[in-house]
Amino acid sequence: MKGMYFIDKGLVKVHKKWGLDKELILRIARNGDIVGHRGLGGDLIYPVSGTALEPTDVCFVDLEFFNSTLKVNQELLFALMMFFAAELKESEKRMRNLAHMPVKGRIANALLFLKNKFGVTSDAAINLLLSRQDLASYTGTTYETLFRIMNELAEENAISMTGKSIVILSEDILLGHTKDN
Amino acid sequence: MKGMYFIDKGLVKVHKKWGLDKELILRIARNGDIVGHRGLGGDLIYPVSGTALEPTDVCFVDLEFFNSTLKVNQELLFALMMFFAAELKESEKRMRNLAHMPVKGRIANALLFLKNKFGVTSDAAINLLLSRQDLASYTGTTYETLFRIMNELAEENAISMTGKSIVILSEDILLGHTKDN
DNA sequence: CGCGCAGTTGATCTTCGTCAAAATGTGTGG
DNA sequence: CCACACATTTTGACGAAGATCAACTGCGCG
Repeated sequence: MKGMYFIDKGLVKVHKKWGLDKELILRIARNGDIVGHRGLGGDLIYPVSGTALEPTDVCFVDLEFFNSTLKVNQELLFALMMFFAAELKESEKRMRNLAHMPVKGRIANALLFLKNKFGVTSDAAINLLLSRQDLASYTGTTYETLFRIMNELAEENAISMTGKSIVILSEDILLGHTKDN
Repeated sequence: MKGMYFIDKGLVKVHKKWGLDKELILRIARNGDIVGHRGLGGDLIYPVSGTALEPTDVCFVDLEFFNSTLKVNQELLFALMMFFAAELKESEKRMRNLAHMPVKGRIANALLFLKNKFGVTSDAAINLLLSRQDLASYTGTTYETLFRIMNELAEENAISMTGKSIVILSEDILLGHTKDN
């Protein structure tokens, strides 16, 4: 059955495997976002996986129903268009980062982005539901490399780590790593 | 003035610089496509450059006008939504390739993609308007590396090169390089 | 106490980027 | 038509970033 999922509550990572042990997290979707919209395109299916990072409620929407709803709901259609446009922008940013930015920069970038988008608490703690493995997958690197870089960042007093939690101490230092030339 | 460009005729590469001498070609747009739509998002501007690869006619559309047109033109809005969805899908594919696929695979991929999308002639020749430098930028590698890989591909009889033109001899061999695991 | 597993560190190896030189092409003026 | 300057393409050597592999640590848990 073709269709897509609206996320009602929760957090879902959308990822795509490569080979046996490599994956890239394409994006992290939360409530209000859409997952599985690729069925829209119509042409070849491009399978991606979605994994809930916390107890999550999703709502499956049949493609037929979706399309007919769009026809009468201008608002929804517009919102959807904007959603895709924003996702595309974000995706293109990350594409360039993957192409030319060194790992350290990509990690710094990711921390800032995740903090900004998902940091619920007022302090700088990123109470991510992402594991270290997920962080590595998100930045397109390996588990081991992620550690080393995180340690470097900790030594620079850009972040601090106690157990699972990561706290950003200095956004400026992180930003410094994301600068080009 | 805010707005965007519709490409009426021609070919435009959309690229983004990194540092002094690095760039990534985000996508290649042709007639019917839209360039500069990032103004839509509303939030921070993310500047990208567009360069015409051949004599190109574009049509500037004021954002105000565009928005008001969308309100009354359901068809256009829907088409736009689909356009973004398709671009996003493509972008996410390339993102994963950049993250995990070796250069050779990315180049093979790019050749197949470009042939498929822009190969006008019936034979396998890709009469690209892209220079070698552009190809390198598109695959996120350097000029020199691109050469070496292209030579390897030629030695494998996957492609042949005479002067500027590139001919795909075997899609299968190219496909082989794009396989994971 | 021993087993297993995530976290951590160390050592090596590969890929690819970088820099520089050589080869080849291209234009220009005599 | 040739000689020279200059740009582009091609090849070579080297080095750095990061992946890979393997060992070691702590730590929970039966």
